[in-house]
Amino acid sequence: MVSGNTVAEIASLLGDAARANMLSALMGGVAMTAGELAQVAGVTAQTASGHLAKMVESGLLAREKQGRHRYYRLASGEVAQLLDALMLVAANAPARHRPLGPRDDALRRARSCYDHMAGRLAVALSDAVQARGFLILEEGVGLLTEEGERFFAAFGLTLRPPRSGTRPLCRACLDWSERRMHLAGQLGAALFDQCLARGWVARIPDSRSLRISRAGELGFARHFGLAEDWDRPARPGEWRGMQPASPA
Amino acid sequence: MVSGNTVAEIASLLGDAARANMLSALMGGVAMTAGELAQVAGVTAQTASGHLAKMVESGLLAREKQGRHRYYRLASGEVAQLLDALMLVAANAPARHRPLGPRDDALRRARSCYDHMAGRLAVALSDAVQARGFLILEEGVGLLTEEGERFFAAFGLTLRPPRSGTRPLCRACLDWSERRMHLAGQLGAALFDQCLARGWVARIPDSRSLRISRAGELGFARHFGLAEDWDRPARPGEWRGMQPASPA
DNA sequence: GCGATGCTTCGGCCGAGGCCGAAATGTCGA
DNA sequence: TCGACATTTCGGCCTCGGCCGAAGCATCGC
Repeated sequence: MVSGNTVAEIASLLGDAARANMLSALMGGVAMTAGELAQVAGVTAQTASGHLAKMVESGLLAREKQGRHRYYRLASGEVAQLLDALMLVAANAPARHRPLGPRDDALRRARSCYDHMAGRLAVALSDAVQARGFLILEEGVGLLTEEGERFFAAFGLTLRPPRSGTRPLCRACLDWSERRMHLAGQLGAALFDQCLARGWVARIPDSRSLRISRAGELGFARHFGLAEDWDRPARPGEWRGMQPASPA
Repeated sequence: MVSGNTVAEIASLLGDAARANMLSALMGGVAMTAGELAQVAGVTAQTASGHLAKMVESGLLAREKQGRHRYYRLASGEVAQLLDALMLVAANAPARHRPLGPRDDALRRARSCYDHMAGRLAVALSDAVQARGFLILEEGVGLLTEEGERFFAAFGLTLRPPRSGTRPLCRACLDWSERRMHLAGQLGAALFDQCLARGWVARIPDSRSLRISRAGELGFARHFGLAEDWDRPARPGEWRGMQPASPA
């Protein structure tokens, strides 16, 4: 099995706590220096350097030199999707020991996921635009309606025009913390950009968490009609969404 | 980073050659006994047993007892998608040493991918139904047109009815060997089932490869209008499809 | 029951690989 | 050119985990 060994090689790179922490941090979507990554991984600079070299060589990371710093970022969207799939499986793994600190709750509330948003905020936004008939999410896949196209255009998003005679499609991504679908693909990325540009959300340095500004709270409520209690964590057993959690 | 460690735990399970080979084999979509898996992994029964126990405990595999055999299968579609994402990244990793035997070429021609088909055949079928306007693939996502719905219904596929007022959506999956999109999701699964039922393709025991019967060759040509040369491996640089290989 | 077969548990061996200290290389600012 | 800082290379230590032989359970056919 030719691919078996290559698969194992790549996977074993993800299978080390230090490297996994680096990659998780880079899922935030911003490039980081070797030193910063050493810190998030909790190892010395020289150890981190070795890890980073391996990941670059295997095509997981891209390196960019800038002065005496080296910036690292995920090499491609495919790597980001791999990490996403991995986090989803990991999050659903048998409970074991879950520290689940306050830091973790911030991540569950709103975080960046490579080029789009994830967490309760992202799920609430997806629900809201679905409820208003702007978007249909189904089977990990989204379809923008005609009204939805107008709505997002009015919001300032520019989307690549779809194949003639159809509505634009977008990817939907199963949120590992919420087990619910949220917007991804080009629509998700454009939405994230616009929210950043408006100052509704901001990246928190050295973290994947997002801070939601006062303007953001108002804006999400006014423009998207987010319910008052969108930020309340779902109670166990409560079913706020429409999609089943998982395909067969 | 709470999820970092869990992520590393899961990934390190995939990061061993023996386990990766077992999981690759199970991507074929059929359950296998512990003994068979030991064989594909190239280890003794007792070693395999240990590996399998770990993977069941972590939620990667499901075990089913049947007489004195234990059958193992992937625990969920999410695990299958994780493996798929991993194979895609692995396949695009820097060349290194590629044995690339005849066995590998059979895989590239037609194989099962958990619940649907992959390889050149699957890509050619996707291309064909797209060319005839039955389906639109875009950004990892597919949309069935009205004619497409009729076409697949006439072919014998029963699809879950879509949300009212829309066409059915389906997932598209980036083929690791062809770097092109192929049909996945419920449509891909239903299509695979139907092809198996008609005897157009058959699973090759202990392999993910699929055998295409004479009836299949005729059927694919007649019903789907597959070109004569669909099975010719793409020449380097040649671009037969319409989708770019990868999003940003 | 009894042996054959499939699978698992136990114990010990051993190699791969992560870790750090020390030192080398590169780059910036003065 | 020099010192400070970011990063990498080298070398040696040490733990973790995969591997197998032997033995222990379970199940089937007789």
